[in-house]
Amino acid sequence: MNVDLEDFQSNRRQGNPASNKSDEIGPRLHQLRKGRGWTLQVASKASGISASAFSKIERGELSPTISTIQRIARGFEMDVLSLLADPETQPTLLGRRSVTRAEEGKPHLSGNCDNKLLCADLKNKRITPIKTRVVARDVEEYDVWPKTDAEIFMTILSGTVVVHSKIYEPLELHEGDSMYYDASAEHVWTRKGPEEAVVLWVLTS
Amino acid sequence: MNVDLEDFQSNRRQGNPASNKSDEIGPRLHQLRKGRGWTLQVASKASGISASAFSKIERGELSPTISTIQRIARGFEMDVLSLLADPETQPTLLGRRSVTRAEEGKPHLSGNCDNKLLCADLKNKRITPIKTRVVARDVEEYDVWPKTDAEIFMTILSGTVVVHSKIYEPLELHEGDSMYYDASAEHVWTRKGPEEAVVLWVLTS
DNA sequence: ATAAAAAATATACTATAGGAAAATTTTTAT
DNA sequence: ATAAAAATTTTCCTATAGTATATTTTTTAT
Repeated sequence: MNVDLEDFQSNRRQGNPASNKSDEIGPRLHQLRKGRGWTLQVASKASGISASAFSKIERGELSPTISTIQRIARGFEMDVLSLLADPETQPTLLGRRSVTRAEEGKPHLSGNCDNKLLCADLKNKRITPIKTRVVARDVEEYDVWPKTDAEIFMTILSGTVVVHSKIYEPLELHEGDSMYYDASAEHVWTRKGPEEAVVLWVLTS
Repeated sequence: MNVDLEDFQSNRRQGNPASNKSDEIGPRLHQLRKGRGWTLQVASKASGISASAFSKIERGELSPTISTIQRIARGFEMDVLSLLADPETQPTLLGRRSVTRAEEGKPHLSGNCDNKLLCADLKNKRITPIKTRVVARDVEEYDVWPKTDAEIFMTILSGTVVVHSKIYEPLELHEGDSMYYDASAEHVWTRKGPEEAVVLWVLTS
């Protein structure tokens, strides 16, 4: 396949790791340990990581390996994911809301589609809403056929879209049509006809 | 300090520990990279991690540090948590799908709205899609203000809708506008203007 | 089939994670 | 206040994560 290396230039950020607050494991560990009233010795004994290493990790002087994190998680009797997920940065949605106006939306180029994430400012949503202008006219234009464990609901806002799947025959959808499917089988969309094809779809996250 | 080494015997292993399946980052990375049709060179360029290190990580010959994982996550344009979360562990309803054509939909009268459940033939969906023609012009027309613990995403297909909530000022939405909110606070919709107000919305179930 | 190209892995090295113990800081008791 | 004890950080060291390059393996073309 042809993947242009230059496409990823923008991602090659070397310098400052842990730019995202939720990525900072140090304060998170400190908070967890203190929350249980543990000293470094206790945390060390529980996890099998030396107190000095633990201290360095908490203060961000050391970036632990994943196996170290796994041992620490065991020490806290947690799984790695909940250890890394900082509840502070996982705001509950309680009573919160977000509006995206007609021509707004956070651009999100992917595959052969022009996507706009709707209400992207709200984090930790159970549903991800996206508006997509389908560009591809032929399945050949896709290098990879996406596949996730999400469920997808889509509705055609304009134009004609053909849904291709590894396990179904191609299916044509016209303006106003809706479709619900689970995306565990590879699938792609193409457009058909003269009109611009716009899909509004949501997926479970 | 006194740490009994015996306590850690079970942890002290280099070869291939990873007791928990979801802890095995190697196969997960391999799957992600291959899923995008990326070579090690491309993944290296995207993440800033050398191809050789990437290869070793995939094969479990090396336990990456959290900062390395963060860089890899950036390369894949994912957050660390979804990178580590193994989708294999989650159940799927393999390959099911349902289509509702433009003028179809299971009627479902409720409150002061004319609802059509979309793709109603598919049971146990994680998302419930509904198309609603809003009838009420005034909040007085509602006896009860619904309230659930679901999250709602709505988009206006036509007309003007006003969203009323117990905790917000009324908000006007026009054709093409979208809104995401959690429905734990009481809320109702009314319509405004001459045009028919149609809302396409989905809620988590 | 073989040659050339591309991709993956092995090697040799440097940078850094992690451990044991010493030094420092903080807490507790008097 | 000072001394003792406890907790944390520093130091110095070894083990290993990560890099650059060489080698091997796999794919593509002829």
